[in-house]
Amino acid sequence: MSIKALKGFKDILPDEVGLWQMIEGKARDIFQRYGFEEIKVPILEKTELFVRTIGESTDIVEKEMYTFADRNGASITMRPEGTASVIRSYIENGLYVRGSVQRLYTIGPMFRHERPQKGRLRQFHQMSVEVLGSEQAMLDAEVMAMAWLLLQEIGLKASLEINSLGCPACRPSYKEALQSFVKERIAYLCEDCKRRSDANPLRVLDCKSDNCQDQYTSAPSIIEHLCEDCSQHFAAAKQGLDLLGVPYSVNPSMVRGLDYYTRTAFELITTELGAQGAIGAGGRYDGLVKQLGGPDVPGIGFAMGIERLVMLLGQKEKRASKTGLDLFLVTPGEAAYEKGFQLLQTLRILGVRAMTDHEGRSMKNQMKQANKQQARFVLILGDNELESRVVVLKDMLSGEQETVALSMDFENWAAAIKEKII
RNA sequence: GUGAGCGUAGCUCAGCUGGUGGUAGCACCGGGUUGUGGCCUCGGCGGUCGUGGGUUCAAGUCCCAUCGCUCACCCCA
Repeated sequence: MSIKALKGFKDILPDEVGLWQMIEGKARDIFQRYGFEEIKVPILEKTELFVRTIGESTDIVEKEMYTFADRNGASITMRPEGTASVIRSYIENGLYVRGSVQRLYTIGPMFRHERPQKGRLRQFHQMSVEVLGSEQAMLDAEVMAMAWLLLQEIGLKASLEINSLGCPACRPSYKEALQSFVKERIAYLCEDCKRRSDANPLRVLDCKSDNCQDQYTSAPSIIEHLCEDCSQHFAAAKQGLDLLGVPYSVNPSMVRGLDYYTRTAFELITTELGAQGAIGAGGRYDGLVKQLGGPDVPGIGFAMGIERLVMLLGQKEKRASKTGLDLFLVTPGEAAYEKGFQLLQTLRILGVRAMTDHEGRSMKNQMKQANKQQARFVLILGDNELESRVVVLKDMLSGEQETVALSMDFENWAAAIKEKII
């Protein structure tokens, strides 16, 4: 074996690209229905951007970022997620104007240096959606409903789990309450939870150990510790989902891996992907823009993992239906080949998807290629046809073929052929 | 970072307790059809058995190392 792709980096081969295009096309369609505009942001950013937004003590920043010095010695990082860059751009380009609400989405690759496994790669792709400038709970519901609709229209089933993570006013007191609860029974907990109880106490709640979960059944719930404002906000968000008929369940132990989340947090979960069940996740991040030096503007967003969507869909339909050619030109004979080469260009200029064989293969072989390319029609132009100024047009579905006069006025002739086949 | 499983043809895989690498399937090329695809049929191409050591008369098979892949933990999309 010669050079292979990096660990955790995958080629997306032509057979699979159809699914990708379907998913991205559907996403763009739906995002636009909700008034979102696309923004394209760089893949490399200053390392500091991610450290300040995602949080210094998160796993992503501590051990998963592709960070290196560029030729001038500046520390730069390949983005591990999309929100930070979008917000940076929002601030840098002054996309905020008084009273405006920006709806933005971006689609592209993200990079995290983790051990790859099913549904987890080092380069993966996300659709990242952000709304900046509103803290209305109805917006939370609208954003979740949009994510929900996207999955529906793609043809996937997932459950929506929501929670509220509180705000700087109420989260600290909950954290304390939880921490003291955990400390009381620390002797009964797994090693991971012992560690987490200091580093990130909220995380103990989604521990996978049954034993730990038994201990946590009576743990304090964040929802009961929300301040008045957060509590009302959460209630309103749920009401919004009810109004839109989007099913959900409240999961009080759901936590997010990034530090910047506040209030509404949500995940779209499937059980069909092995250990990596989250196909989309997001939430509100009200303090983030200000923290990055922008105005005090609230925000909410989510990201969906395209590879995970592709995997789920791929299980259903092995390969997306390939877009075949309109026409394949078969040219037995050299003189015919040259003339055909010209005709082909004329047809393509008129918008016909057409191909031919340049290898001088047998007619039978060329027919096989036409079939493999799923060409709807085959145009046969051999030396015989050339001599009698005709071409043979064969319908590959019915197998029927007709002889058509070949005019030397290529443009009119090609237009006539196009009429017949499209 | 931790643990487990697996590396045989381009792909998917047989290969038993060590005894000559499979008429295997798919794909590819050609014939059956002197210029007509799909289906069928016949033939062909294709392999340092991941790599390096070791045990043995003999290693794809057993042992060790190494590299790679996969899955799981952690964490996450």
